[in-house]
This record gives sequence, C-alpha cells and structure tokens, in this order.
Amino acid sequence: MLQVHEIRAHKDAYINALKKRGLDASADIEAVLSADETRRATQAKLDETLAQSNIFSKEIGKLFQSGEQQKANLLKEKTTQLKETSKQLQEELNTAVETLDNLLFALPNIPHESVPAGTDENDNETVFSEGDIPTLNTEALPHWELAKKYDLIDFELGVKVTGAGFPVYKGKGARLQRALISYFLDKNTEAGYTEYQVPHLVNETSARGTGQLPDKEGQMYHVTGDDLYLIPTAEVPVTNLFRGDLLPHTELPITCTGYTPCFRREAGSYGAHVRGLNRLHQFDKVEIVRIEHPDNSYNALDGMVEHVKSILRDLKLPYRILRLCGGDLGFTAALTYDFEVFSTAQDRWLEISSVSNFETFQANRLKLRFKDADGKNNLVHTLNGSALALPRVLAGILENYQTPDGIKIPEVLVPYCGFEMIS
RNA sequence: GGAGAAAUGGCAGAGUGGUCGAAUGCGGCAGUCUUGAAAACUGUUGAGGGUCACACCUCCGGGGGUUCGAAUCCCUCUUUCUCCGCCA
Repeated sequence: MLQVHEIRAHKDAYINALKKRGLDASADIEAVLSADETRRATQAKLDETLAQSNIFSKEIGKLFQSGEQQKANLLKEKTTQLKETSKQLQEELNTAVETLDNLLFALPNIPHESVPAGTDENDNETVFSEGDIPTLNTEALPHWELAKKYDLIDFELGVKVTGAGFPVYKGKGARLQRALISYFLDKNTEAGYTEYQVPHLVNETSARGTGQLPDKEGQMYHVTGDDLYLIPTAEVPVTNLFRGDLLPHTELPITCTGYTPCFRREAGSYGAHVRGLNRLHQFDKVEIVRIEHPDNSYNALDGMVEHVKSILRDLKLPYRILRLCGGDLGFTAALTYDFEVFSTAQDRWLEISSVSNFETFQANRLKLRFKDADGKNNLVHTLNGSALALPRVLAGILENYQTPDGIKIPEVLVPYCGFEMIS
C-alpha cells in the first residue's frame, strides 16, 4: 500500500510513475487526496469534541470529590450533546478511513526508475543470459513424456486423487525433487539465509499484509470452514513473521529461506502452455526473503540476483534474466527480475524464479518498521525471490540432460540423489 | 472436546471507576565520576494521528456496551497457561 503522506507530497511524480504501468491514475490519486483531506478534517473535529468532553469529565470528577453534587449534575447535562456529536463524528471518521483505505488498496506500487515502459511480456528487457543451449538429437522428448518413459511423475494418478494440476512424483522423480529442495536450502543457508519451516495456511490479515488480498482473491484456495488461505508462496507466511515489528536498525538485514508447497487456483489459465509441469495447482518452491534498510535494498536485490545466478550455474542450466516492464510488473513490486530456463525440448523459456523489491509497499501494510540510528521510526524495504521453483527446474533438467541412455543428474545433485543417471 | 485461570510499555510486574499513558524493578540511551571500563549517582526512555512547531486526540489482547468519566464494570471473540478427555 502506498503511503498517503508521500502521495500528498509528490502527487505528480506518483501519477507519472504509474503511467509506466499503463495506468492513468490521476483521477484515483485525486480521489485519494480528497479522501485524505476529509479524513483529516473529520479527525480534527472529533478530536476537538473529545477534548472538550475530557475537560468536562475532569471537572465533574473534581466537583464530585468536593461534594458539589448539584454543579456536577448541571455539567453532566452539558455533555450529552457532546456525546451525541462525537458518536456521529466517529462514524463519519470510520467511513472516511474506509474510503481512503479502499482507494489506497486499489493502487499498485510505483515502478522503480529502471523499469522499462511496456504493456506485456513482450516488452520485458533481457538483461543477462548465460549457459549453452544443448543440441539434442531428433528423438528428444518433452519432460512429460520423459516423466512417463522413466516413471518419474504420474499426472493421471494426481487427477484421480485430487484433480488436474496435482501431479504425483514417484521413485527417482520424487527423490530428484527432494534432492533439489535440500540442495536449494543448503545453498541458501550457506549464503546466510536462515531456514524456516512455516505454516502452509494463513489467515486473512497475513494475506492482506503481503498484498495477495484484495488483489488476488481468486488466485488462492480459501478454506472457508476456518477462513484460512492455502499459501500461494512462502513469501506470505515468511514475511508475515515480522508483521507489526519495530526492529532496531542493528538487526537489519533479516534474511530467511524456506521450503513450502505452493497452491494456486490458476483460474482461467488453461491452454496449450500448461502441459506437464509447466503450470500446476500445487508445486514446491524454496523462497528467499530479505528485510532491508531502504538505503541498501537495491544492493540487496542485486545480491539476490547474483545468488540465483550461482544456483543456475551450479545446475549448468541455460538461463536468461528479464527486467519486467511496467505492464508485466506485479501489483506489489517496484522492480522484478524474472529468471527463465531454456527448455530445449519444448523450445521455450520457462520462468523459474522471480526476484523483487517491494520497497515500502508491503511494509506499509505490514506495519513493519525499524528504528533508525537517530531514533526515528521508518518503514523497511521487503524483498523476496524464488531460489528456486521446483517443477520447471525439474522440467529443465529432464529435458536438457536427456541422453539416448537416460537422464544424467547434474553433478551438484548427485550427492543428494544417490544416483547419477535415470535410465 | 470439557472445566478453570490469565492477557498491562523492550522484559518482569503493580494498578479494580476520576488527578493513570500508567507505580516499581530490569534493560536501553545521555551525563557525572574514571586514563578507559565496571560500580555508583543524575537525567531520560512506548506507539499512532495531528500541527510549520506546539496544543490536542487515540491506544493497557481484538470488537461492542454501561458511565459525565473505563486499564479497572458488563458482553463477545481471540490467544496463552493449568487440569481432564482424545490423538499423530
């Protein structure tokens, strides 16, 4: 959520920045400012009324103590009107706050200056690429066929037990997946991230805190019986660990990693590109989260990018890094780098990580602040990224490492797998 | 699931209708003393809104109510603890 007082101070800058998202927000911004105006005016009136009635109450108290009952009763009558007024003003204030909040909730984060203009994924900017794309022979198979051939993943069984998009991993497929999770967690821990195991269901407040609500209401599985949401990413529970905190600046940065399954309804996104592991309702992901001093957040973002690079180098997968354009940027992000692995057999790029700086957008909702060296309280910057998302990495490995004799296991994973080859 | 107890500032812990944003202790910060440190002493030390700055307003788990006035009384929800039952 954007900060009102910032919008008040830099109205035009906000309108301009949002244009990069293809959004003409001038009317919305005006609405915010006028709602804010109303809120403050109402607040001031209410405060005045309460101040007056506080004065009366104190006087009445004194009168009672000195035994001047009659005078006290006289004053009491005076307060009835004030009570009525303050009750009314309180209601007005509540609606004013609600109006303002709803307007603010609807506004996305403002893009960082380096975000390229653009409307969709075609306008994303490739900023880096690395790794050789293997030349496969003509019998090369896409991963869903390899999965079947070597009995690694059973999609039909998942349909039977739950439904489409809930694959069942088995044998060496399950083992390879577990190996990847362990390897990612170890790698992240070595880089200084503290490992967490967190709940896979979150309450509404948490989902609002990181911005999944109200923006992505339909994307999450909602457990209505207990009013909880299945997490779409570990970002939600992990970041919310710190919701409401006021951290000493000496504790920054806070760095976390965690493995969780992720649940996404993916409503309406069926089609040609969702075969196999490409798009699932349940998948595994290892996430990294950083809580940073605002002055350091972009350094930290670069560091996260380098970290993810090193994982992909370890795995020897060909990949590229995109800087998302304004139109493709997520609601809460100021700057996002997407990592894509080239899937040779499918001849297309698969997104396997998304690394973002949210600046104060989440922190504002989370009320997550730090106390600066001079004793002032400020919002932190939050960042997160996948390191990494499992299914498409698995797809990339299966497809790029296939040989006529079977699938080779990337060297770094052999100790975790306990085998070198799937055949 | 049943019965009972509790929730107060960074922590511990007083406060049962007015002068309480809240005693006291610990911790934190600043100072005195000291070559420096410790100890001792002195001062200071919650958050949000609002204002140019003050004033002022709000907050004692959340929400609602009684009252001129609520940390304190009532209702409700949540959480924690103890006991019982059940159980990976």
